[in-house]
Amino acid sequence: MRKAFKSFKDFIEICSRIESTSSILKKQEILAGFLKTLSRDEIKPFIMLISGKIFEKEERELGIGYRSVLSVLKRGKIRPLLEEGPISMVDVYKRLVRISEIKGESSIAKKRMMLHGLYNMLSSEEREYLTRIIFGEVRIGASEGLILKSIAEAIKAPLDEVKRAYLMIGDLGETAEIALIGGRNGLKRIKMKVFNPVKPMLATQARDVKEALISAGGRAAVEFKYDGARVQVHVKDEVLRIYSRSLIDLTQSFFDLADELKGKIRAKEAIVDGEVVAFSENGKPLPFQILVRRIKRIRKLPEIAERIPVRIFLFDVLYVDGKTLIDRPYMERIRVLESIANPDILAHRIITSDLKKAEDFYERAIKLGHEGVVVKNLLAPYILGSRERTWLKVKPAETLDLVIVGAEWGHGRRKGWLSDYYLAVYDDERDKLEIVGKTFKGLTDDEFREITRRLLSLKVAEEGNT
DNA sequence: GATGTCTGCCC
DNA sequence: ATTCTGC
DNA sequence: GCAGAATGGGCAGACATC
Repeated sequence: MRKAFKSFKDFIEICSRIESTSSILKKQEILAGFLKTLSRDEIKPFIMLISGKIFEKEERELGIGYRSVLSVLKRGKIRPLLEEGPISMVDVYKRLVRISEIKGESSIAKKRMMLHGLYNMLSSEEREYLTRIIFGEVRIGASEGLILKSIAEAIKAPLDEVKRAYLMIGDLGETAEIALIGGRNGLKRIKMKVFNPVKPMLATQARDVKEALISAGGRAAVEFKYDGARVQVHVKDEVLRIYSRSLIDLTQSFFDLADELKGKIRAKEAIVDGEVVAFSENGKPLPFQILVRRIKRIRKLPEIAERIPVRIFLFDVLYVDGKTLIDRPYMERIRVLESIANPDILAHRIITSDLKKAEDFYERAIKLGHEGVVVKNLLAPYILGSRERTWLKVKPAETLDLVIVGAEWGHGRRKGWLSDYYLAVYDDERDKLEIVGKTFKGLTDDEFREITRRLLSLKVAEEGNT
């Protein structure tokens, strides 16, 4: 027998109640209460809609963005509420899934048509929320953290249990389903699994090596920080997959690396963490912009792969042959990593309490063309998906004397300022300036204001946006 | 086939 | 990625 | 200090349009 699903209007009502209370505890109570009333088929759609994600782990994209919504809204003829009866929350979710599935010729027109149809069934308030869901901007104060708390409250489980489960499966909807249907026992059964990527641990910034070494406990590991893409490698028997920081499968983009790695990780099953870096023929690391040409590339991938060879540098291990290692101290994980991985795929690292040695190591990293170093506490566990102070990255504030030779007007928040500067180095031998790149980073808003003022006073020409 | 628009994801 | 803001 | 929200450039693919 089919259960009576909650209507989309009920959903909107919950959203607006949550939005209009400022108390976090109250929000949590409302959410937890609503979660308990849902039937099992409604849990996932509800979570996805309220978190504004629609899809999390699935390899799916909506293909509807700002432009499409605008065009549909402009079409007008949207009348509040036709006589079709209330649409259910699950139905709205299913329609969004269907829109995402449309592909091929005139798919954009079809997507927009379906979206138009959906808008036509909604009241103006409902339309407003749907638009926000599509943009992933629900912003009612029901973000990831609050949803996790609400799930915990709904099943009377400690927050840590829910969080742990969420981090292992990486999907809020699934976590809610397991928690609400299977309870605490269900959550406890969740384990880290190969080919189920998890959110990587992140580092916080430190001013210099000295500060980092002190805050990491005096004696610490110092690793090269590479200018590349963070990846997680999963292996089981002869199958190997490479995932991005946001859990996207990048195995195809790095097919050559994937092949090479199969022979270099000696474990039946493993999940390891590292950085993929592009290298030039002469063994020098190439900047991230070069590497990114391979990411999600399909056209002429084999040629590009040959022209842009990549290497990987592993610096952690989360799981090996049935054992989850994330709660183990850093040193222990490193020992395991060294026992299963070939030395040539390991990140460069020293362990020291000597500031001079750490600083020399940092200088060496820079000299070799890397970004800097990451200083790591030897006892730190691997906290999934979290930016921790047990890992401290140190990057140079300035390494080159550059001249700004051009600038573009900024967009959005930087409108009215010159951002995105063309930088040049002075070439002594040829007595001229050579453009070496562009940047937009590293400045505060005040500095942008100041630079804009100074650049305008030095301006020699303006052309279009540049 | 070339070019432009839109979207999503790497930093 | 960086930066700002409210807690 | 933290989490969340808002912001940046640049890349590639899918599709639309000419």
